[in-house]
Amino acid sequence: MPLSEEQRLNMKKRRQKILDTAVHLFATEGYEGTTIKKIAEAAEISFGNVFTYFKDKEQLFIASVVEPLEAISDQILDFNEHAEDPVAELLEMVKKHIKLFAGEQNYLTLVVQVVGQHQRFPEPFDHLDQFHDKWRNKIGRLIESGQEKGLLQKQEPIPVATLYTSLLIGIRLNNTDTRYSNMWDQYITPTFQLFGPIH
Amino acid sequence: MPLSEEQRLNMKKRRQKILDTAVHLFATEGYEGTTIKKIAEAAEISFGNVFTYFKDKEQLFIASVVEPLEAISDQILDFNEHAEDPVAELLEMVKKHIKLFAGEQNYLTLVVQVVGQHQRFPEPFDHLDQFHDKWRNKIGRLIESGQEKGLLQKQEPIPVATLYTSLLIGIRLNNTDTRYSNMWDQYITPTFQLFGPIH
Amino acid sequence: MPLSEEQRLNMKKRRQKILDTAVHLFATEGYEGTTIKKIAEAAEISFGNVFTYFKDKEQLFIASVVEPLEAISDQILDFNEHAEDPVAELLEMVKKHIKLFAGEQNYLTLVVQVVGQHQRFPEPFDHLDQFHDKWRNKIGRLIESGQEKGLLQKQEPIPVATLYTSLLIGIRLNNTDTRYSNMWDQYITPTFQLFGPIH
Amino acid sequence: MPLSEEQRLNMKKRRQKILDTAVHLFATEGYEGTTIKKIAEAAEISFGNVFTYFKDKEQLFIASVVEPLEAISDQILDFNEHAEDPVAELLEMVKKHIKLFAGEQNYLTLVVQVVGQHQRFPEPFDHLDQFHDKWRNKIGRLIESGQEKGLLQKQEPIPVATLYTSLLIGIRLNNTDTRYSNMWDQYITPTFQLFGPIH
DNA sequence: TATGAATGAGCGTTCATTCAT
DNA sequence: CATGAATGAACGCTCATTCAT
Repeated sequence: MPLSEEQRLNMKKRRQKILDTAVHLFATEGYEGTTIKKIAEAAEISFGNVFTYFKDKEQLFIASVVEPLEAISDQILDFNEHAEDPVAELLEMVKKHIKLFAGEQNYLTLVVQVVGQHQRFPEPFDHLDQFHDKWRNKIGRLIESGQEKGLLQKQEPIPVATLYTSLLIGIRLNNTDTRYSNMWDQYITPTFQLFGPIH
Repeated sequence: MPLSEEQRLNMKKRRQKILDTAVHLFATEGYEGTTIKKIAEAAEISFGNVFTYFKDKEQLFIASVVEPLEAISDQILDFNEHAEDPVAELLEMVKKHIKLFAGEQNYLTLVVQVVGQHQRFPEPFDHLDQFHDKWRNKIGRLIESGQEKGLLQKQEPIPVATLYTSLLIGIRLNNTDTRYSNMWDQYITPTFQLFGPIH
Repeated sequence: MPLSEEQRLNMKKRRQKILDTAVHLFATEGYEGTTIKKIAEAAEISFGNVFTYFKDKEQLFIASVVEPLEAISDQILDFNEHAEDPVAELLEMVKKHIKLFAGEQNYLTLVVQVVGQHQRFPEPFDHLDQFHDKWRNKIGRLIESGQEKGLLQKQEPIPVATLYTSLLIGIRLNNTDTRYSNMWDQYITPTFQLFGPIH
Repeated sequence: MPLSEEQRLNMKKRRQKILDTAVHLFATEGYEGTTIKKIAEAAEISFGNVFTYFKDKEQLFIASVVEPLEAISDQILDFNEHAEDPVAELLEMVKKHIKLFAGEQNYLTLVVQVVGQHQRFPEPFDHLDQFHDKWRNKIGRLIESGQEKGLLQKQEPIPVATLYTSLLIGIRLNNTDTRYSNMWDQYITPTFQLFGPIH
């Protein structure tokens, strides 16, 4: 007896609700601090039903790291490495990224945990690491293009790109509360300096 | 009959060994992932003996965060905010900090966890946060001095200082393995750009 | 999907079995001498399942004292304080109580422990104490009625009632084995003397 | 090297202090609730030193029950079973016993625990039981003598004696607080009725 | 598919006991 | 004899996972 369309949709929604709840709890309470019972209660489903959608706790954790990554990666990679004016493109990119990172506290806190304890979480880390490489390389190529056009100082592009991604995750980590939330705009210009723009 | 001098020394060594082991395990395996049993085995002492030196797991965790901080904070604050040449001082500071952060993977990974999950670990976070404020303000004053002497572009000093500390912790977080460890030197110049030096 | 009627019944039985087992073990082995493991084994259920029915060991202990009290208190209070012939009523009451106390070794041993260590067990003791007051006062009123009709010697009713309840719990405590179990009948007359009947 | 007289005396005092402390703690906190550490602290000696005087916790517990018994038993048995006037002797005995039991809350609370959980504490219970038999029999003979002289109603002496000792321990158990402490005097006459005096 | 009771391994912690000093 | 650090068994309790309904 195949499931009706409505059931299918319901299940999809339910799965997503579990996942959203799990991201939030894993981020704020950590892996062991988050119990299936807590997730079930917060997602307003029954305890045992969590296992209908995710094989076990580990798979749920992996999904919590990997699935939002797929959703956000397009936005992160949304800049043109072949732009006519690479410096203007870089500045726009910085603005976008800072805005994006400012708004994603929850998920990024989870990312920080996985990266910080990558030996414990090798599988989700691997996904993050691969994305990071891709991202860094794309930024590197944009930097290279700017240097070739004489608009940026000569520096090794990959380390600079690494510094940039490190800076972004670092700001997210450091701005633990809302005291400096209005500071995010002030971060743009100095961050941009990292790339060594020639005036 | 008080303890002999030798016993006293032995206990001090033992306590330190537990602490070092705990820092390492908490950093790589997280708070719940680290069990007292694992710590005892790695420190080569009996299970129950851990509790001779630390009241409970939480106190051991707090000590793991706070005690190394006291040891390292002097080195981190070792720069002169009233230097004649603030720009040269900043550059030297960047070099020192990068070297320091490159060498302290273990402890800093633990710091990342506490900061990333500060709601879970309010007490050790508070210590870190207070040190961070002190550090950031000292850097801010050095930046201000450079700006007053016309050697640095005009930017709000505190956000720049925040960016700088964020960058440092971010590099430490991102360089999870040794693949880029030879890159650390390449980080110096672009990081220094953050402060907006005028050539 | 709620539980079926059969399941519900099974759970009720299981809870009662745990409680009965707990009363027995707490009575014979004391609070700390009784472990959850022992209870689970004696009740033929798994260790963790005890916690499905009782939040923790303390709650199980409280339930072990309080729930049987509710069952037995009606029987204990089953005498008529307004009887036409208060002396005959007293004699009947004594017979009933002695019979009741003779048959309830297990639970009363537990009661003795709670009363004997009331500082350690304030919550269950409070329940017992309240019942004791009620019981003692009711006996006191029956004694008073007998005295007013000139059938009992003049004595303060409440101390006499206290002596009577003390005697009952004391017999239960002293008759630790079955050596004197056929003595219970012989206790009736002398116990009745306590009330000072006038012949 | 034999110990000096002073040392010997000191050790005797120390042993007694441990014992007194243990009686108090075992009585109020129970067997498992009492730790060697607590005893050592309360007795103001070092932890390990407790084991110099008592082989292990169990032996200390046994000594806590048995040694005070030896001290108190003479007082309890201090009545004349061959008295000229057995009824007057009984009345005096009742007065003494009630006074004695009123003043010995601590030790008697411990006795109640051992009797109530005699399966757990067979060795100290055996001592108490033997004393109890001796006591009860002596009272029985005094009762018998009173009956032979026609001063007491005919009743089986041993059950009456058992009732009497039960009553004493029962009062001690029931008077958990000081609310009725001034009642002790009021207990004498009705308790005495137990023996069936003929007026 | 949805539910939640049942299971037991594993945790942090306590504490009687041993033993080197 | 006095001390208290070292040991590890045993405790209460949690929770991921299973499974009957």
